[in-house]
Amino acid sequence: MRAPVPTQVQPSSPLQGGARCGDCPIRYRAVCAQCEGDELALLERMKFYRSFEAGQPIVWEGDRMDFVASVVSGVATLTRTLEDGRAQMVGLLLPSDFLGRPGRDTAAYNATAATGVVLCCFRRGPFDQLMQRIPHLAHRLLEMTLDELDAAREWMLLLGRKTAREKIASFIAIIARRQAASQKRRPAGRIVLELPLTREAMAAYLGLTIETVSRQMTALRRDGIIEIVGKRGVTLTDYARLIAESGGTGDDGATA
Amino acid sequence: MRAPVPTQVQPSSPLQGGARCGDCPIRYRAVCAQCEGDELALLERMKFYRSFEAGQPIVWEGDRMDFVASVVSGVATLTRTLEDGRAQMVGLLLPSDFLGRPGRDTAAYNATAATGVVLCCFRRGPFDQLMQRIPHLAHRLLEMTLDELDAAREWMLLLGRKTAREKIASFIAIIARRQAASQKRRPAGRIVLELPLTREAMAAYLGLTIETVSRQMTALRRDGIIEIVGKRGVTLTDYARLIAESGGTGDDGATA
DNA sequence: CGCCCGATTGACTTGGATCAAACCGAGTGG
DNA sequence: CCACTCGGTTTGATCCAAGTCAATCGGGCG
Repeated sequence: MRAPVPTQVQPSSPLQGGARCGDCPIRYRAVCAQCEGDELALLERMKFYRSFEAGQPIVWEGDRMDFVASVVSGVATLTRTLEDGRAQMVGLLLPSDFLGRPGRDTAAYNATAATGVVLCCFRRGPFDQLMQRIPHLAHRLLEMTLDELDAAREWMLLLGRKTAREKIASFIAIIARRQAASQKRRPAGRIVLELPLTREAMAAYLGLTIETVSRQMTALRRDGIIEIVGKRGVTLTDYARLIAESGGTGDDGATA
Repeated sequence: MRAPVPTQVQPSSPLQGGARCGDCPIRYRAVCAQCEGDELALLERMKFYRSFEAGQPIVWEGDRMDFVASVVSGVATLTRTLEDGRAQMVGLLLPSDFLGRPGRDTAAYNATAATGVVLCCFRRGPFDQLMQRIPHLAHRLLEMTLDELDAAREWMLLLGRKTAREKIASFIAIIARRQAASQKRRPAGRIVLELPLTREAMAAYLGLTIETVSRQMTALRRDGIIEIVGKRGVTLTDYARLIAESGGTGDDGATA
């Protein structure tokens, strides 16, 4: 995994119809995971893809939102903003995560592509109807929402009680854990990874300023916990040492 | 609403069978809201009540949890703790809110009764089966979970970006809004209310220390935004002024 | 080459934490 | 009836982690 984050600079255009669901990389993790046969066929017929380049907005808080979607590849962020501009990230959407709320027609958050992003979209009205007709869909979405709620609560613990250093360590640990999971390994020892967020986005995620993020990154480097490669590259000298700096309770916390 | 918080010192015992669901105060807001006739009868047959006095633990993180429940009356809190003891509240359960996760047999959080609490409980196994059989149940739970997720995200914004004064003002505003809602009014002008949490619990909720909570309460009093009555009593001189101190974006945020 | 944007570093300020005393009201028992 | 205790709360003095303001760096690109 040394390749740079796939910055998917696709021509933000059709790709329509695209691949068969059977070949989809998130086939068994997304909202459609439990659907088979007819059910999957229904979804397959109505799905359409949309791509976004890194940095592009996906939807803006308050905008009408006539679709829901699964993240196929890339990373998107959800942020909430106070009138005076203070912004807090409230969701980090990774491949297979779900964007949008069935039954709600207005976006509650700003969604932005942090890297290149490909979404598998469904028009909201028809999707809402499918939710009624296909219990598998509703069940899977419930499961995913409960997972996100758990992750959000883990995140609240981080925001409310961890120090800046612990926050940074926790964040890097989350990325490391997720990367390991996507390769069906368990994280350990020396790990090379690529952060999917800029310093600014990290600050928004962690409830810090960009300067503090930067300082703590260098502090962790000075202390030999990590090595910093370019803007996005980080190498852990030892996963366990990083965890020791994270303040604990990092059971998962990957999603939401 | 001047009466002290109903401290429901019930003999933490049976109450078994109790009232008919038809008379239940949370009949149309809890997880059972959309159930009628046969479905409701099934639930009615298997439900049982449990009561807890203020301060009592309900379940502890890691404990086996063989039931799920709706809060009938009172207020319960969910907290998450770091090894070294730092604690953050991650959920505030009000009447009609749901406790426990279908399909999970171990508590993920410490749940504590903040006031006297009455729970309407279901054994987890049978409830899980009902979830499969009664789509209304699953749909309602999904809806409630999505609401909690929204509330959790609002809370993350508070934890990550608001000042101590804004946090306190936001918290009081949430309580005021909820109280108004329970009386089907919209909050405005002068409002008398009773906080359902101690200073310590407020601090845990807001990611502050008890001293800072106390100081900011007195500061708001000095500035004429609130009056403080006893340990738990607060009177807003003007709801709008309080909101102006809260840093905004307080659309709801009541639950979770 | 020079610009631009994200990241880093430094100097200084400050909001909230920490440590340490009181305070206050509701029991409780002499 | 009053002294004592006890839990929750308030207040004060001091400290320090993180924020703010400002300058600089460094790589990619026109």
